[in-house]
Amino acid sequence: MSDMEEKSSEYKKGLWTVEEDRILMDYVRVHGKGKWNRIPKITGLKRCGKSCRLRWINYLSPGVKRGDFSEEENDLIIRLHNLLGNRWSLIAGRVPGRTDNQVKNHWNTHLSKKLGIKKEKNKVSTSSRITIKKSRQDFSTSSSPNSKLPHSCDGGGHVNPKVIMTSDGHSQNAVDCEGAQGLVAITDDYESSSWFFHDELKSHTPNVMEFLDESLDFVWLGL
DNA sequence: AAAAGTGTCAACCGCCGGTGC
DNA sequence: AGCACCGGCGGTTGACACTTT
Repeated sequence: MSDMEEKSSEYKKGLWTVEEDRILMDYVRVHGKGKWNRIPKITGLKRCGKSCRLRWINYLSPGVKRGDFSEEENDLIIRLHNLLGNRWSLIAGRVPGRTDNQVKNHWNTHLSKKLGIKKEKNKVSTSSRITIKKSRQDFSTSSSPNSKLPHSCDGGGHVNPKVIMTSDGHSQNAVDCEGAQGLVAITDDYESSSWFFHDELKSHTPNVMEFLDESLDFVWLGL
């Protein structure tokens, strides 16, 4: 047997038992969350660290809400999905008590059917995930307080930083640098963008704007 | 009653980025 | 710079429950 095979066969797969849950909960109670790969060594649990982490996050964590989704939750998920695409962790972060896995499953099995949406490949692709991370990292590398602003607005422009823009080079035109108003595009595609003033959007979709206000400085849509 | 079909959702998989050495 | 390790993400799978025939 190869090392790889030996390694993979040392862990159990499939549904968790009550006893396994108890061991994992005891571990978290004593050691806290994190260092998931230590769990099999310390507790003797025949589960890999990844599996332990997932089990805790999706099921055992005390913050996880069980049961049916309410109409309010459905409404919020639908609107956030319209805005963000399949970014389940971001969406779940705005639905208290629900995990990304729950939201994803609920969307795929209930909401997409309810809305008559055919399952399709992720429109907001992995590359856009990277774009967000890169752009935020790029902005934060500077020590300047304005370092999070686009280049054209750097250096004294009064820009509302809560702005969504495409990342294709047109984005710098999307912000009124002199006024305090930000422009917000709800789209993957600059050419067919729907542009709104920040306040205009806020009056229509308060939950979405609450999400933007609290969670992100810039969201770069567009590919 | 039982086989076949369908729905649900917990769990797995592969990939990626961050971090430390 | 390159590597290993870890945590996190979204897509997918498969076991189980439920419904239909």
